[in-house]
Parts: sequence; C-alpha cells; structure tokens
Amino acid sequence: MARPRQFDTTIAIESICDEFWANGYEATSISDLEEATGLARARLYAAFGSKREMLHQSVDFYLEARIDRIFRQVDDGGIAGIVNFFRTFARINNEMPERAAMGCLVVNSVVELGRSDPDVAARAKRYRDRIRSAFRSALQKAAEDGHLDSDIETCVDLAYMMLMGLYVTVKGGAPLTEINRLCDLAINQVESWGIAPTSEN
Amino acid sequence: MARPRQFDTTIAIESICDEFWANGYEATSISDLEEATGLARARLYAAFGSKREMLHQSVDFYLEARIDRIFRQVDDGGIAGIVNFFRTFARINNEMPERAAMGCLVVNSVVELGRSDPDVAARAKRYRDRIRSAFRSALQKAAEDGHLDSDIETCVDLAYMMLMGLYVTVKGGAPLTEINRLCDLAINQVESWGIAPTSEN
DNA sequence: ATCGTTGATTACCAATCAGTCAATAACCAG
DNA sequence: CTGGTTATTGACTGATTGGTAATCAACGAT
Repeated sequence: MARPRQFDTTIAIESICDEFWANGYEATSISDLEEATGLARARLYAAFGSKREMLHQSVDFYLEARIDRIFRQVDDGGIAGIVNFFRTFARINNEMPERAAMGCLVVNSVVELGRSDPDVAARAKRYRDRIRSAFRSALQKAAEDGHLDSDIETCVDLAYMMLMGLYVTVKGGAPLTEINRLCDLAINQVESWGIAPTSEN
Repeated sequence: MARPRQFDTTIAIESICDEFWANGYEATSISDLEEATGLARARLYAAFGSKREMLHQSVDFYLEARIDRIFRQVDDGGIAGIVNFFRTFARINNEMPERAAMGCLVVNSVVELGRSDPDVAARAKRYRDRIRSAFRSALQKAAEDGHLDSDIETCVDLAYMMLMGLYVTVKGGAPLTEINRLCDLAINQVESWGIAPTSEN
C-alpha cells in the first residue's frame, strides 16, 4: 500500500556497524555512514531515526551476528570449546592484526558511552550475560563428563575477565608476543580447570 | 625577560584530565575545557598546542598522579599489597559509584583512540608496564619471604587481566553485587597464590 | 624609562556537525 | 487508472567544531 524501501536495512546496519566498530561512535560522522552505506543521510534518518539509534541497532546486530554466533560454538564445547575460543582469538590477532585491532564493538561502545547511555549499558549487560552463559554451559558439560575440578561460577567469571583484559590489551597496540602470551596464559588456565590442580598453579 | 604565565599549567591539566576522564576525548569540546579550567581557548592553545596534546598531557598527569601513586603502595606490599589494591577498588565502587563509573582514563583513552593515535598507544604501554611492575615487585617480595607458591609472571598477567576486566565491567554499569563478586574473586585468586593450592582452585 | 618578548583577550574563521524539509517518485489497494 | 501512503532526493539549517589572528597588557633586561 506504499512505496517499498529500496535497500535492506540489515545490510545497511552491517556497514554502519563496521564503521562504528572501526572508529568509535563520536569519531564516526553521518557523512562517513553515507559513504559506507552508499545511502543519503535522509534515507538513514528515515530508516533509523538518529545516530544513537544507528549505534544501538549496530550493537544489536553485532550481538547476534558476531557474539552469539561465536559463542554458540562454546556452549556445547566443554573445556575444549573455551580453549578453542581463546586459540581462535590468538589466531585472528596473528593472521588479521588490523581486524583484531578493532577490538570488540560492545567493549568499545560501553567504554566510550556506557556511563551516559543506558541503552548501551543495557546491551553491555546482555553481552556479559551471553559470554558467561557460554562459558557456564561449556563448564557444566565438562562437569557432567567428569572433566572438571573447579567451581564453575568462579571459572566463568575468570574466563570473562581474561577476555576483557585481552580486548583492552589488543586495543593498546600491544605486540603480538604479548598478546600471544596472554592468550596462552588464558588457555593454560582454562585447561587447568579440567584437571586436578598440581603444585604449579 | 617576558611576561610570565598567569596560571599553573599543572592545575589546568588536572581540570582538563578530569573532563577527558569523565566524558571521553571526542565528547569533550574545547568549550567544555574552557569552562572546566576557567581559561579562554586561546590560552589553552598557547599553553598546550592542540586538543590531542591536551589529552596526551592529561594521560601523562594521570599516569603519575593517579596510577603511579596508587601502585607505589603495591610495589612493596607483597600479596597483601595486591589484595589491598583490589579491596580499595571495591571500596571506591561502593562508596563513590559516580567516580568509579568513570573507570580509568588510560583504559578509556586507549579503547577510544589507541588504534589511531600512536601517542596514546605508547602511554598505554607505559601503563601496562607500570601495573605489571607493581604486581611483579609485590609477588617477588612474597616469594623472598617464602609466601609464594606460583609462577610470578603468570600471576602478574592474571592480576592485570582481572583488573582490566573489572574496569570494563564497571563501565558497563554492572550492579554493585556483580562488581563486588568479581573483586572478591580477584582477591581470592591473589590470596591463593600465597598458599599451596588445594583441591578447590 | 624603554624596548623586546611573551602572555592574555577578544573576536573571529572555515569546516563540519547532527538533523530536517519540501518536493518528487514509486508502489499497492481499490 | 487513481488515490493514499511511504520512500527518495537534494538542498538546507542553525549550532558547534577545533583552531587562529590581531590587539593589548605585563614583565625583565638594559
């Protein structure tokens, strides 16, 4: 009963997401988004309402297209699933350093805007919950299989904190040797949860 | 042999630092800095050259006035010094939530600009080095006193990552219960390094 | 006292910012 | 084919951005 939109909003959000991801919210102008999407600003505003809303939808997209997709592989993977996650993290840093240097859109956004934008903070909560849920599921599976000898919630939180530490370190332009060292540490730590602790922690 | 400056640049940088700390780099305008310092923009530019330089000097100030001052107490404190550091972190979050929600200027700056500003990245390296140096000294002292049963470098990196995880979580507006839980976890972890590991990790 | 140098003040700049509006175009139900 | 509805277009807005130029004021050395 009316003129249909001539572009796919999801595809547009994907381009917008990449822009915010690479450069941050404030440093990204509407002109940048016009260029990235190939859409005139009025079309963007007609579709999304405001720059903030574009960020919110970008984070939503990122949460399901990136975060959820990655952590679904962790959900059922047991200890190995978590280990593999950190291995992949290291591999991306070694093979795609530019991409890795973008860090995580949710971390970037929440550090830049979390204090002033409750909508970003709310998405950050979903983010934390999703990550911890994946780690928890993986560890619960390990526990059922008798491959766990540690408190699950403690390990969940520890894995989460190590991951956040990695993101911040990567953003700081730390050399690959340092990033690999931290990844190895995380991997060793996670693997140690699956076996009885020895004198070397 | 010329007219002396009528204001203390260090005091000005302190105000500028607070502004960047609270609101981030891009979201802070020169007008905001004029208001915060009480100095006209031309005076700021005469003294500091550019907005970027104001940030760099703010981070430098922050590194020595905040970071170094805090971590000097960790340097010689052994295990208890590190534990006390995380206890203080928790206390600030409980007693001064608004201040705590500002997070850490270096983390904020490096997440916002580290990818594009090498000068910020360089300061982030000094930041990581200083923090790890403090944790290392503390753990070495514990080792000399025979109160350590873990690999020092591993513990150093783990403590650092936990701290970064805390900063990110705080920025995400996580409830106090969650922050306190993570702080308690960090404290338990650090304390465990000083005693022989048991079956509960 | 004066001269050279520097800081302070004010007004100003072009560029860019996020966002809007009126006109036009395309679609679908009837 | 027409009328109602929505998308698209391109020009446009006032406000704000980081940064400057010119004038004036204050100082120390001679």
